[in-house]
Amino acid sequence: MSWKRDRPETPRGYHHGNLKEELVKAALGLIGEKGPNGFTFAEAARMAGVSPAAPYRHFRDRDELLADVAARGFQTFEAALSRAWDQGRPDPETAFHRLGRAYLAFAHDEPAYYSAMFEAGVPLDASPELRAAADRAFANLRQAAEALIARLPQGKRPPALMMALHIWAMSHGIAALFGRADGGRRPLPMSAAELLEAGMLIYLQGLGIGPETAAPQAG
Amino acid sequence: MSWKRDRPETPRGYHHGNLKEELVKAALGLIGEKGPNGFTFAEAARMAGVSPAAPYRHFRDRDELLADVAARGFQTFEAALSRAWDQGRPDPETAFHRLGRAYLAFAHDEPAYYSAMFEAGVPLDASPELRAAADRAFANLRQAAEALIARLPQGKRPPALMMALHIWAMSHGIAALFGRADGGRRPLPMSAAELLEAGMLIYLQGLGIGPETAAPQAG
DNA sequence: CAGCTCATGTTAACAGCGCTAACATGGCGC
DNA sequence: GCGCCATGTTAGCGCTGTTAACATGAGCTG
Repeated sequence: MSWKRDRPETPRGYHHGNLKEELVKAALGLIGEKGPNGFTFAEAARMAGVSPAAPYRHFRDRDELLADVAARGFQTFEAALSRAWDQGRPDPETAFHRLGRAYLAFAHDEPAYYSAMFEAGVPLDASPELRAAADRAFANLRQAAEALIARLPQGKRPPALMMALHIWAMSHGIAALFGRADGGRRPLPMSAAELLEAGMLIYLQGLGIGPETAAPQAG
Repeated sequence: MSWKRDRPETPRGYHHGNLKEELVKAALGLIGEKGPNGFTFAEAARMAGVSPAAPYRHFRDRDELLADVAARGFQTFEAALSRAWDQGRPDPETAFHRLGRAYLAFAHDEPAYYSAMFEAGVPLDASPELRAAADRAFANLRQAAEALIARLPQGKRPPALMMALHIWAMSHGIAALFGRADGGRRPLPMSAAELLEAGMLIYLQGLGIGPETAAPQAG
């Protein structure tokens, strides 16, 4: 039985006891190593020390495991964004920039999660938990947008949803194109974080939020 | 021989004559239908009416076909962007917005190409042609950035590369998150094109390029 | 504690995939 | 007309996802 671990770290009997968790961890590791396509149901089972058919007791198919990983990714993503935003303390601008850095930090530090969430082709409604976690993550961006908009005079307020979408799009665009651990698809003269920071400063300036007479060049 | 077409549209002998082209077309169709992961070397061969091993006479492996599709995608992408930019005529602002619409139009109208280019995980240096085509496509964005920057007074000019990266990031972010033919990952109250247009207007406003501050340009 | 149940594991099997080696065909240059 | 070799085919390897049939034993029930 070549699939058995040669020296089981945690000897077990017929039943594993914690297989679902271990499969998710194995999947996360494999996605991190070889990308969401290289990830294999069979290999995850092998890493967990069970037969190739065992995972089917916990996930309908490979896609459901992927969706589970993505959902967990959105949950920790949401936690990170929420912690960074910290309800806009001490002031919305400071908290907002912290939020942007947290976004990129997540993409950089958790490439496996980010991959499962945005590159594996998992549809957002693969499961209610996934959808809910993604919505909660996005809610942080929207909340930040609202707090910043509140500083504008009544007549000049853009729709908060639109602004949140812009923030998300630029963050995701930078993360996807330049922000991965491998340096991204193209070498850059500046870091992804700096790029996002500068882009967001310009965008906010365009809305009328920000240092009044600041030059567009960000430092 | 079940892989043979029941009624070959173009009857052929032992040799196909145009297999490489037909494989690329088949791959493009399959990627469009089932995404870059669903695409299969064997099925492309089936569609072309040849045996599953025939494609290996034209591509080292599956990844090389994918890279070829991506390279062709970047070539037609570059052509579309170049046509839209049209050397900045009649004026950079007009041409720039045309460029943005062309970007989204490509992502929307050629989902198979866009998928192969940005979602299939093909590394940009998979082939020199790929890298070159991608660079030429990006050069259009950079050229547009430079033309717009030239309208700013000397002291307030951001780096053109940075600006081009911001444009690319926002375009790609919107295309990836909301701009696909299936409506994207999330229903929106506005179209992707409108979202990008608004985002770019705000961004340009932040740089000091906008309706109000447009400097009369002697030309 | 005996016994039953059923969640969770295993084995065996199928079809399909990427890929390779060995062989077949026939278009084209000599 | 002949032979080379690009291009096709066949057969087969090991892998994958997935299912069906069977095995185990943890935990409830009496």
